[in-house]
Amino acid sequence: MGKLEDNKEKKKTALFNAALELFTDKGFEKTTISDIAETAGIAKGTFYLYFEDKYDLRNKLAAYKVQELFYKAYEALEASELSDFKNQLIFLINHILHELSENPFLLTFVSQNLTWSTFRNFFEERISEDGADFYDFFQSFLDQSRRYYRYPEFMLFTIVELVWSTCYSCILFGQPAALEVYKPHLYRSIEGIMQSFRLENAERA
Amino acid sequence: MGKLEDNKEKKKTALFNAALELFTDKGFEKTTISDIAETAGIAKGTFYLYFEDKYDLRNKLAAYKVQELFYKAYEALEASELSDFKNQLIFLINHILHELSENPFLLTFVSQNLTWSTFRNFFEERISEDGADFYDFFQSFLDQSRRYYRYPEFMLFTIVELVWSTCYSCILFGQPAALEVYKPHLYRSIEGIMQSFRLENAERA
Amino acid sequence: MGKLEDNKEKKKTALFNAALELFTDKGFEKTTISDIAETAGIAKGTFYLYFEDKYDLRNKLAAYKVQELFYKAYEALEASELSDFKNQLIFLINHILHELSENPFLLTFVSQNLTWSTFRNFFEERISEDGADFYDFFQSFLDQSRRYYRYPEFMLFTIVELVWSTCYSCILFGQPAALEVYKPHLYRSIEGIMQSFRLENAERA
Amino acid sequence: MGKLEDNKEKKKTALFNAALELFTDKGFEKTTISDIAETAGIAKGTFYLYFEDKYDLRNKLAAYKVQELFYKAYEALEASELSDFKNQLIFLINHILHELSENPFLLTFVSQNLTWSTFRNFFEERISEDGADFYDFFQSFLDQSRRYYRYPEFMLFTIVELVWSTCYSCILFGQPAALEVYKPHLYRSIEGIMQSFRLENAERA
DNA sequence: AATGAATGAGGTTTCATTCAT
DNA sequence: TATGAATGAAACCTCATTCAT
Repeated sequence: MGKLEDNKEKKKTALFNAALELFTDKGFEKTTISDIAETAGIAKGTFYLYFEDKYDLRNKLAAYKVQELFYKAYEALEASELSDFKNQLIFLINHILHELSENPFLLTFVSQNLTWSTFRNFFEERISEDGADFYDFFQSFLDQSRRYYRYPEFMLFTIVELVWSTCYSCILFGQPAALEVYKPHLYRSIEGIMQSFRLENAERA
Repeated sequence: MGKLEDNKEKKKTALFNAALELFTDKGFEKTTISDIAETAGIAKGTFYLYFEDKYDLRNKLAAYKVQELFYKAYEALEASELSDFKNQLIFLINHILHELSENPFLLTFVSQNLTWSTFRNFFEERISEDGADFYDFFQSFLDQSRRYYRYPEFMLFTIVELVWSTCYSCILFGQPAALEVYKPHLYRSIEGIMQSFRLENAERA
Repeated sequence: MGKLEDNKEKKKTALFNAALELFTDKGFEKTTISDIAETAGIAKGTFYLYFEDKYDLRNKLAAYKVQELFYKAYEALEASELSDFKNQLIFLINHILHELSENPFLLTFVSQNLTWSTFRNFFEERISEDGADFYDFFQSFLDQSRRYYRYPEFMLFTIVELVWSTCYSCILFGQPAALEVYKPHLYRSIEGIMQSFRLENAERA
Repeated sequence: MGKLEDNKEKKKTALFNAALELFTDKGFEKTTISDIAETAGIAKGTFYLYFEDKYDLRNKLAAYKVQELFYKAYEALEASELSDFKNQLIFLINHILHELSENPFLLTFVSQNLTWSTFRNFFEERISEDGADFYDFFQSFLDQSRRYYRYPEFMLFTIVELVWSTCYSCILFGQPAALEVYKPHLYRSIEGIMQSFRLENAERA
């Protein structure tokens, strides 16, 4: 563990932070590499020692941030010892909403860079070693749900899209209300959605 | 309105169309005024006779397109003679989804330029003379719903966000499935959401 | 013939002249587009209205200049009414050497951008309409020589390379002597080369 | 000479080789110091321990390579025990052409960096200790020729320029033919040139 | 002696905007 | 009105060189 390695990692983090702030503040396109370098406190040329260009930085940043967001929620869930499927799902959503409302930067940035397919990748591929447990959890999470719900992937898709787009509006613009005000309605809606996917008793195995 | 006026209107429309195509194709920032002018078949300088700059064009285009989208759906609804609230809502959604799946350009463009508040403006303000009936319809639509549902605005917000974000993924990326495949699940989900907002019999006036 | 067209042609010529001067002065690589634009008295961005980049300019300039050089020599030959093959060749060489010694810029520049194959193209393809007569002349020139010389193309190649490389040294560096001093030796050498390619009387058709 | 010295010399040679390859491949200006260092397998900063900059390296490399080329030819000539002037000259040319056709890198590089005056320096100054014999040989070579030829320096200049420029075209581009095909014509041309410089019997001392 | 991260001057290229025609 | 050549600010990116380790 040389001083140098440490220093390099620090610079990369500084660049990530500077970029996240600027991207969410001024938007990706309006942010220049000069801006990022200046904000990170390094020379322009140094930027290119760490990233190929602005797009490279964005991609790495998005991947990193989304993974972090979900991984933290997963860790908290593990600690919570909740077992019921619905409660687990609500717990995860709640945790993520909390994170996002505390860090709207992240929300703006991620929502500009997240599609359902990249999202799904976080659960369906073992991206990094750290994510291994996460992947396993997600699989068993889906398997478990299959006992009670039809088309659990569609259900999840529906819920994720709903949560994401409504919280975006509530957190960033307070529209049509602040998140805390809207939340009860959101959770009731989620339950309504789950209800609509629920297997009839007769259909169960 | 002489030939001249006509000609002017034609050019404006050409610019709108060119811009819509290019914005959705290459993105707003990557589209240059040269691109737009060339695609519209006019000279670069002429652009400035019609719009102040790219941003001006975008704003006017967004307003125009969204209004058009909803107004068409409203007109179709009028012609349909449906009366039940739920059926009317489903009809509107279905109509709009159809339009969007036929014109993904519009979907991409609008979703980059639509927030709940601009959306709501279309219904709560009398923007243009043409929209007058539309506004009246929307008010009575909401009033009518108040008899059966709690917080009808939250309900509408929830449904609109859900429809918009899921159709975006299905139409543009076919993820997690094509729109036609996902639609039944979407409609069931909407019914689930409406159910969750439904007034108990005892609560009714 | 609009003023505009005229003006455009003037600018292109100004750019050609500026580039020729700078390329031969500082070398191609060390010449920047800023240099060229400044010397030509136009704005940097204007450069890109006329050429794609520095390389595009160089190629067009080289083609243009070489063609001009040979075409002028050919025109002078036509006016001279010389008929003997050897005298015609010497006349052409003399004319070109004269041009080059008056314009060493051109010599430096062209010698960095001329290969035998590009050179030969000037004679073997009808590049432009102007060059048509030139092409015809060259063919009959070669045909005529076939009566007296073996492998006339090799002979020409040998002579051209010799003339070019020696005049380069003499004109630009005065090494090993000024062109005027070396010329007699050059011409004697050319005669020696032609002698070595000459068909024996017995070999003639 | 300790191990250290050896090591230093090795690195210098590695840099020379890397530079030669890259200069001839991508051209001098387009080759960066990073390229050279990387190809040579050393760190960028280390470059500056051996050369002042790219230009310094090029000059030293050119001097070194040309000297080597001629010195090898000279050594072979010594071993050959040829005595006639013309045969010696042809032998030298043949030897050098052979080297160059086996190593076109060298040809490209040298021809971009060789003028008649630097060339002549190799013969008219005692550059290094190794070259002493070479210098003596060249002087006696010229002296010897004076008995049969007028202006032997011009003759040599003429021949050298011819050989160099034609072999450049033949070896690198196979234009107008491969070297082996063109060679007989080249040698006949050289004899023609020598003939044109030959003293008449009456002129001899 | 060797390294390679850091620098920043300086190059290339793009494009919104102006303005003479 | 309509044009499109001209502009130049401002973006991107490279690379010779330095210097702390």
